[in-house]
Amino acid sequence: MYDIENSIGFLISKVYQRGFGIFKDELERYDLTPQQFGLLAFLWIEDGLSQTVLSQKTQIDRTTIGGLIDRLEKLGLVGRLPHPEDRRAYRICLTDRGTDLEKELCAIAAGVTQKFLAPITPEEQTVLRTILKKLRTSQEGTP
Amino acid sequence: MYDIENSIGFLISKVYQRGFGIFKDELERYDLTPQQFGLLAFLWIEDGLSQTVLSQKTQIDRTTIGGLIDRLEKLGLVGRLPHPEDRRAYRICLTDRGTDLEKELCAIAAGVTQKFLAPITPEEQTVLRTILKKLRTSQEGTP
DNA sequence: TTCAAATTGACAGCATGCTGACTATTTGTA
DNA sequence: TACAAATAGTCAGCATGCTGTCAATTTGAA
Repeated sequence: MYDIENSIGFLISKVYQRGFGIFKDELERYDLTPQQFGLLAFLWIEDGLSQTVLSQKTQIDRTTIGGLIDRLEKLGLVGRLPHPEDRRAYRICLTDRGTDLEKELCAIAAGVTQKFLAPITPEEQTVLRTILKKLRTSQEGTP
Repeated sequence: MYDIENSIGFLISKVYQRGFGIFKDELERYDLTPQQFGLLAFLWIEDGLSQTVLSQKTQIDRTTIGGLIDRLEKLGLVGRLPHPEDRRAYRICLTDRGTDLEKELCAIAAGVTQKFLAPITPEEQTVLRTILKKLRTSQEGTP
C-alpha cells in the first residue's frame, strides 16, 4: 500500500497548490496570475532579453512563456520590441506601467509569503529554503 | 527588487516541476500521469467512494476529478458504478486491472522518489516532510 | 559562397486546475 | 406534502505546462 498522504511528492503538490491559491486570490484584482508575477519579477531584474533566454532563466517552457508574454502584453505591462541582432527574436521589455507596478506587487507578494509561511517558524523557513535549493537540481548529466 | 530566485514559493514551484517531470517520464509507458497515479493510490486504500468524497480526500477539485476519472475509465482501470443510495452519484471502483497495477506502479513510484530525493539526506527528508505537513494547512476558519 | 543544421518563436493538441453555470436529485423545512 | 435549498456531477471557458511540428532566420562547415 502506497502511503501517499505521507509521500513528499504528494505533500509538495498540495503545499504548492495552497500557496498558488493564496497568491492567485491576492492578484485577482490586477488580472494577474502567480506565474505572470514570477515572470515580471525576473523582468524587474533585467528586461530586454529574448524569449529563449527568459525561458532558460525562469525555467519556464519556451512555448508556455510565449503565452505568458501574450497576456502581459495585452495588459500593457510588457512589449515585444524587435531584436537588433536577430530578426527571429524579440526583446521583451517592461512598459512604464509594468515597471511602476513593481513596488505594489512586491508588497502583495510579501504579504502572501507571510500568510503562506505562517504555520512554520523562521528557522524552519531557512531550513526549507536550503533543502528546496538542493532539490531543485535540474540538468545533471545528459548533455 | 524581489529576490525571486530565493523565494520559497518560487523554489517550491520549481521543485514540484522537477519531481512531476521525473514521474511523468517513468509513467509514460502506462499512458498515466502523476495525478492519475495519485488518484489510484487513494483508490488502492479505499474505492467505491463518490467523486465528491474522493475530491475531498485527495484535495483535487471536483471538476478536475471528473476528467481524471474519465481518462482512468478509458484506460480500463476504474469504473463508474451506480450509487445505491443516491441516483445523482457514482461509486468509483477499481477494475481488476486497476487493482493489479498497484504493485508495479508503486515500485515505479518508489524509484522516482529515490531519484527525486537523491540530492538530500534521509534526515533532511524527514525534516522536509514535517515542514511540508505544517504548510499543508488548508481550511483554517472561513466556515 | 553555399547549403545543411541549429535556433527562434508560433501553433495545435492534450492534461491539469480552477471558476461559474447548469441539470438532476435529495434534503430539510414550513 | 410541497417546495426551497443544498448537493452530485457535467460542461464551457480560461491559464499553465508540456510535446511535436512548422516557417523564418541564423550559423557553421565544406
